[in-house]
Amino acid sequence: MSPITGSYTASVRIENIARYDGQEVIIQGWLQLKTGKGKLQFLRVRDGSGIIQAVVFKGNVSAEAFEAARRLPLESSLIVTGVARADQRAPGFPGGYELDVRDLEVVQESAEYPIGPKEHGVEFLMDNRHLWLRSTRQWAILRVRATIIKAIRDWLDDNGFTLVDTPILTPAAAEGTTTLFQTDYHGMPAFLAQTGQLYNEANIFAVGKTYCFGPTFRAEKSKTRRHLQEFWMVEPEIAFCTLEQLLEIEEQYVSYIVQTTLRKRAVELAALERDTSTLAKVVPPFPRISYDDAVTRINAAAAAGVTVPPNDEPLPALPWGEDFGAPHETFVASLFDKPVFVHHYPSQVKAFYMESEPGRPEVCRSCDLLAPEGYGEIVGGSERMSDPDLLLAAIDRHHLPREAYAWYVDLRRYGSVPHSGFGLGVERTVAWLCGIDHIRETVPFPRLLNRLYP
RNA sequence: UCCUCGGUAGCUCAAUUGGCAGAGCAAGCGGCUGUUAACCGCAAGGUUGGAGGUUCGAGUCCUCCCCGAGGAGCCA
Repeated sequence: MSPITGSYTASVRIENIARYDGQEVIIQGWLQLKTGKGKLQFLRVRDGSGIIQAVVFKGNVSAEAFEAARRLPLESSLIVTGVARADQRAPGFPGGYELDVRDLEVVQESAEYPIGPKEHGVEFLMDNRHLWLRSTRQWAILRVRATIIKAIRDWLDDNGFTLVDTPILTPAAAEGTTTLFQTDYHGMPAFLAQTGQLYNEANIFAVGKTYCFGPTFRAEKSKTRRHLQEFWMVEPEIAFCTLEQLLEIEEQYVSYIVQTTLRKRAVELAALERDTSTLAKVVPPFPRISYDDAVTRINAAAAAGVTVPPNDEPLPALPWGEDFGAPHETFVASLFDKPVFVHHYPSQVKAFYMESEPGRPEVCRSCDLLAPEGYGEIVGGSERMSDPDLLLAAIDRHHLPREAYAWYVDLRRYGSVPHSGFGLGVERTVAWLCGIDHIRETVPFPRLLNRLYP
């Protein structure tokens, strides 16, 4: 142990409290909640790793310490010394233990804390997002998010993928479909990246299997529980990979992320009251259904008057060739108890660079992965066009400027290979695994249509 | 951009047909040795989002504006 760590190491992390049963420990943290009964005060203390109840009995501590415990405002910072002991009545996470307090030092007495132990409205909580993060639910989500991100990186790093970063400032619309945030680049227009995929396609020719992972930006005027203006996405890209091979990679990948999170964040998922039984089923293989078959089943169900959550509205019919709406995604996902692959979408609803299916030019070698329980599309992927002439024709067909894509077409002239890739949205994955209904809680400081503060 | 709903105490909400603007929680004071968003008592807390209009009288009705929420489109 380093000699300069000093008193820092003297404190115990609440998540490890079970190791110290019967011992005197020091906890450094904040007062999350308080209740009391005369000479007995119950302080719920959190330290970032967990939440524990500290019990202060007047007869066990100095008069000053007891008065502090009795009067201390919520969110005051404090250092508590006490004996860890098992108690079934003790609330908290991981729970099962409480602290029999012997001393209490106030680091700072908090000002009146705006967020109380009661219901609050969305606007108020979002205005106080910098404080809301301290609440149990938000804390648990942050911990799950961090674990999901680590799993996202670990699996790729351990399976031959090389991280190659892609630019955030880009010269033109990468896919030419969605609205981009524009900024000034020394007098030239520049745009915040909406994907790193095109650059990934260059990078696979250097490293074979690559991924980029970072924030991405969409300036669409979307106000729904599934959309952010700024969100994080991991985009793997693989050389010598067909659509069929891609799906096998995706189901291995997603299963690893889910199972790792279940194993490492059981306490946090319990704090979120997440029913993990459906998540436990997320293991390969995932069911596969073609767009054609999905449309058939949607229209049969629509004709039969099937309704879909969350509002139990009738499932609308879907003419072949149109993209799924939210109710269609929910319905198709509800047919299975695992994530489901929907493959071979109509080319007209997908990006220009997707490879056509041989013999069926109207559909492309694409695939979306729909999460169960109505969480919708969390992965979108495809096999990419590998022929330079067909790619140029697609660029023209979509009225995209050839000059901007010259380098991209170039990739198909020097040792072109079949290749595929996908993008996985971090926030939608977090929402799914945490079982929360709005994406704004899956990122510490969400960027929403009408919110840039805090 | 369009559709729907909303804005009253620090917070969550109520206020009958247009007739004295009220509760709970938080904050303050007092009490309580097993509380889980404790409980009991006392006291305090208001430019009803903004502007204009109708009326003897507007939180309530009308017009415009601002802000927020949910959804559609689009997407991860």
